[in-house]
Amino acid sequence: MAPRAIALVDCNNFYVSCERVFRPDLEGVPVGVLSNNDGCFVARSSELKALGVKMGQPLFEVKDLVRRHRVRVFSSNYVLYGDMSQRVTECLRGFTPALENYSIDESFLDLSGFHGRDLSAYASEIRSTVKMWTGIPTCIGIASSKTLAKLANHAAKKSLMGEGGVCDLTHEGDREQVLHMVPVEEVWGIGRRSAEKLNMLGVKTAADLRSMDPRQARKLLTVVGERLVYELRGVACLPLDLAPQPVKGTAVTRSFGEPVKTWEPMREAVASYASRAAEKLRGQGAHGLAAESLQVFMHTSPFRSGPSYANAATVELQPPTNDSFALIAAATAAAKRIWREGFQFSKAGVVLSGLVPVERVQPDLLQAADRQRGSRLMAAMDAVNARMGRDTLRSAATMGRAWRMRQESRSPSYTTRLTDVPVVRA
DNA sequence: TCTGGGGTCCTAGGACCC
DNA sequence: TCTGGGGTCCTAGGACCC
Repeated sequence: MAPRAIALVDCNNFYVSCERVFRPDLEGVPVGVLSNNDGCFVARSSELKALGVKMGQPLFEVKDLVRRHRVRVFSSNYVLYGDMSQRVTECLRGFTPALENYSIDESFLDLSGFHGRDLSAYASEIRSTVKMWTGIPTCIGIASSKTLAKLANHAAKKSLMGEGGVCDLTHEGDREQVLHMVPVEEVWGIGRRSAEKLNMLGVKTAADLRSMDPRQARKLLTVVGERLVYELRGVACLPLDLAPQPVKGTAVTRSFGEPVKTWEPMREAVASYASRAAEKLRGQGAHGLAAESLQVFMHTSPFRSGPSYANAATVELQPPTNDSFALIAAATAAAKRIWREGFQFSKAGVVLSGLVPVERVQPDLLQAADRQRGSRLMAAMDAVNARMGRDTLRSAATMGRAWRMRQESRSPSYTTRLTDVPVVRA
């Protein structure tokens, strides 16, 4: 059997690149995209990285630097990024149908059938096509396992093996070289805690981890660590997920734009999150999913002094449902149970679990007519909102404003809102 | 005093990812 | 003044059953 060849295509500084597609004047200057609430940096252009701004760094810590270097700062525009992501994925599907869409900016491609051809040249062709069709720059790493493909991608990004944005580690010599160059904490699946443990044992590089006794890796890092050792040896343990699996749970959680001190804005926020969570459920799978269980949590800021409080309450939903009004009612009741006066709440959330396809939900004869009416109403609401924009139609319970998040510099919805589409004059 | 053993299911919490 | 959000997988430990 021919060895496997897996390519990882990763978009460079994805959110920044999305903003640049519609703003060519942003090329060559420092650009950053902020998390929800304009809290911290979640994407940085290479120029911003060079200025020393770290991933996840709070904006307020680098205010001066941002002003001095005229850093272009954007609030996150997930509707735009989601749409651009789909375009990139569609473009990649033109090269192989065997594709796993791993995250908003990454896909694994099975190129096993292309062995014999020059994989690097093929990858370069993929890169230039994606750039031409979508405007998004990418890097591509190729190897015989997912973990090695990740490593190859890292090498491509850092130009560890020549320039050109492509790194092919299917040949042993190149692979050895890169394994010795990459510190163990850069390996996919090794986080801070695991890196600390490994370093104590003198395991410093990806090559060290590769050479570890798999049983020892398992003792130290559970089966995850053992698998990693094999993956680094080129033995693929992580299959490509060609068909997206249904999600097992879904959540809508937000920090507030300003602290919430009274029940009314908390009630509105929780109702609004429940409503959004219900929409997400209805959009999943062929006919939507229903939740068996709903949890609400709220807490004060972990970063501020003053009285602190954190709590959560869970409600079983019988029968399972994705009806906005049912979820709003359940979430509001749960929130009421854990609500306490006298605190400054910084965040709350609604978490849904036990997700089942709606068609598998046992119909309850007594309520069947009611529920059918409900699902027709939900479908009508979703249709209007899809056409006219999110929240055109929503429950009155979600109307408040005080708790909403800060978004001071969001770019237009260039690709999804007709009034925001760029106009070309020729 | 002594008071089994083994299976399953569920949940909470840790670690990691993007 | 100002510190993201939404997922996954794994394990340990408790409840429960025979």
